Amino acid sequence: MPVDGRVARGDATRRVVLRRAVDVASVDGLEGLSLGRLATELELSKSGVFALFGSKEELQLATVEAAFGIFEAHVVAPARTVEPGLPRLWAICENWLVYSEERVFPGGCFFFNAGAEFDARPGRVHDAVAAASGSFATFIRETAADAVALGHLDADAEVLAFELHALGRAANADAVLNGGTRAYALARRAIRSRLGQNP
Amino acid sequence: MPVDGRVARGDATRRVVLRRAVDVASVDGLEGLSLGRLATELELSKSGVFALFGSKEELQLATVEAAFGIFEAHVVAPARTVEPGLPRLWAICENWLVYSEERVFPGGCFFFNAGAEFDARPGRVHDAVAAASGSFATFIRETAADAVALGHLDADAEVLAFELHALGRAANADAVLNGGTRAYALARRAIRSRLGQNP
DNA sequence: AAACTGTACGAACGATCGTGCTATCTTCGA
DNA sequence: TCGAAGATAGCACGATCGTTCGTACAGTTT
Repeated sequence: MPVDGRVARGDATRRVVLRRAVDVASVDGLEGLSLGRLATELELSKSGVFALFGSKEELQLATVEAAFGIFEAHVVAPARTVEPGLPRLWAICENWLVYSEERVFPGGCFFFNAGAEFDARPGRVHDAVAAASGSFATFIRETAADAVALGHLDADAEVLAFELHALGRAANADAVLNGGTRAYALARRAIRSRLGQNP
Repeated sequence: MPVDGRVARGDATRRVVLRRAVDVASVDGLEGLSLGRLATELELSKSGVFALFGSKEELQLATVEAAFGIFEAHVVAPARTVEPGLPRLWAICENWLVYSEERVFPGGCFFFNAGAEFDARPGRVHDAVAAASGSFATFIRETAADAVALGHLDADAEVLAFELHALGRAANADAVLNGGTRAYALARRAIRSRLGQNP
């Protein structure tokens, strides 16, 4: 299947723009994204960047999608290679904490920020963020349910999944806001007391 | 001590502006605040609102302070009237959940949003948000330490405080983002399993 | 009554925003 | 080789942003 060189060129710059966009948005928010700023920083024309996406909202949606791909590559995909149940649950938690701790996005977890930014606003961006966030919540919940069904744990799977997700997000929030790594240590201790000493 | 009628008038409009500002900011963020929008909605002149605060950053700082007052009045102050230790810890959690659930701020917990917005940006607004958030975290931690010291609970107080704070914030995040009240029910179940069946 | 202070307004500023139009250049398909 | 299609650039637009300035009015102080 031969590729169209023109489209390939467009896709390449689109990736360049989005790579920068996810970093900017993780710090300054999806609303803090601006065509002009992206264009200046990447030495492109504002109208060129605009034409690539068609509108600011489309740029925001593409940014959410790109961030979701990065998130899944760092957290979800590696966890899926681990055996189901408790081991996978451990992998999810640890991958998530490392993903936050290593600042895969410079502003911490992208979806934590985007969720807080768009939680109370209607629109397509809200829906995209909620879908991405919900997809991860479902992944934790199903893995927790597996762990219980397999007899690895004795707990309410839904509550357990909620707790684990909560601990990760709180660690991210505290660590990014206040600096330091103490919040991650606290989260790991709490997770250990939920899942047992396995790691 | 006699009051200056001019200053009183200024303080009155300042309160009117701030009351609106905290609501706007809880939905659209502190950066989403705009002098012009506030002025239009309140039927004031943009330059008049500007003069009341001196700069946009001062308006943001005043908004954080105003929101902190509302937060303390709803969550912290009532909990301080409850006997120290476990009862007070219960009161903190329940007050916080009700504060979020009742949408004291239309966008959910003000400091959850402001914290996510300014966590990775330096400056005075970041510091103010971090201080407010930290003050509440300290309150939970000290209350948890009391509960342990009084023999009400057997736990690591710091980890327990982190967990409780995490559960509340996660409930707020999920409920505002996705709607519904299921997240609050999950948080309450998790809190109950941390603190015991008491209330 | 005069001098001063603080609130509030209206108009204007430079900057930036998102979004159009138009032209140029590269690449593809006939 | 020629015309269509896509990427990119240049320029201009209306709107909005935060901010400044000059002024009018209300209230305090002397």
